[in-house]
Amino acid sequence: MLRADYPGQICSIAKALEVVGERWTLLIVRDVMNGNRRFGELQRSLRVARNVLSARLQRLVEEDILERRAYQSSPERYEYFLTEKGLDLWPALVALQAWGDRHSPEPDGPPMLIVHKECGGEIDDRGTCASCGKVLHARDARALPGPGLESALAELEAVGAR
Amino acid sequence: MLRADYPGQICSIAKALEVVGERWTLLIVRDVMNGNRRFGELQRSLRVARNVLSARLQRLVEEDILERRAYQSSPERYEYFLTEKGLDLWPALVALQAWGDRHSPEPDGPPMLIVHKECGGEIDDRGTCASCGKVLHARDARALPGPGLESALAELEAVGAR
DNA sequence: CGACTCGGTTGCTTGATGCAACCTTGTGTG
DNA sequence: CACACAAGGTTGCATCAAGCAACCGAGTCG
Repeated sequence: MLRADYPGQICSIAKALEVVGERWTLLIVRDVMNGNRRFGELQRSLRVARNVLSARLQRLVEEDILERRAYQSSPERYEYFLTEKGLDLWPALVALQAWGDRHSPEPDGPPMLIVHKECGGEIDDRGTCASCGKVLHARDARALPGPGLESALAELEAVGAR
Repeated sequence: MLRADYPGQICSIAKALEVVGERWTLLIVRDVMNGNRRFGELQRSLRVARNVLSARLQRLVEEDILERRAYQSSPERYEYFLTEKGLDLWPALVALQAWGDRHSPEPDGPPMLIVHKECGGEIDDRGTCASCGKVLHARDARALPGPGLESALAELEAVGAR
């Protein structure tokens, strides 16, 4: 994205995208949700350019979506945690993932599953548990490797993308 | 966005964002959902550069999210309609809008409301109707100007963005 | 005949992204 | 002690996409 803003747009979707619509941003949020909290972890997981990751993390902290906490000093090292505002992005991520799964499916099924921590049920595109019917939030759910992960990884190998 | 792809990512969110994560793309989809179907309408509504709009529309048609139909010939003029795949983006848009409304609110309330066509009830961040409780889909809902629109427009005037 | 509409395309400039190299503080190893 | 390595970045440079204005072709209106 060039500039991240959409001048003249009076729309909460546009306002949301000004913040989380930049390239990589939502993937960073998802990664932090899945437990990758450190710069290096995120960089290896996403293969994003380090300067871009750095810029995005700074922006996300400014916007109060992430919180930067030192987990040791000398040398100072940091971890990034989601704030409530960040956790509230969960329904949007769930909806996007469901859309991707439905309309560009992997041959062997979804590569990632989101399940209800309590009962293990899968989650639908609205973030409700398919087995117990509860409307869930970010803290109620957990991501797991899905049935399509293996074959997707194998295909990546074959293409040489490692 | 530079390239829209996220190489090495095995994740349905990444796959979804490869298509709809480019700048302007989701706003175009939202605009078409709200009834702006023609090139000129979209351009005026979004104030997006014409070449970019052209490129996005082409991509969205290729990806089977929009369908391009002639509404007259000589000269041929076209309209864009959402396919089922495009309509399925509705929950993601709803979630993003809800997030924007909650975390960057306009002083007088949301500028746009999404309501259930049947009963007029407002819609929550999961796309369920707050008044009748039904889980809705794109065709069940309609966007309306909300209470915060006036003041947001006034502020835009003041800034001179027209 | 000229002005205008619609739906684009073309060319140019600006600026974000990707990549590699480097930096700083500190720890582990020979 | 020297050297390598880790974490968490920053800097410089090349490239590619976005923003903008101008133009175009087919047709319509006055």
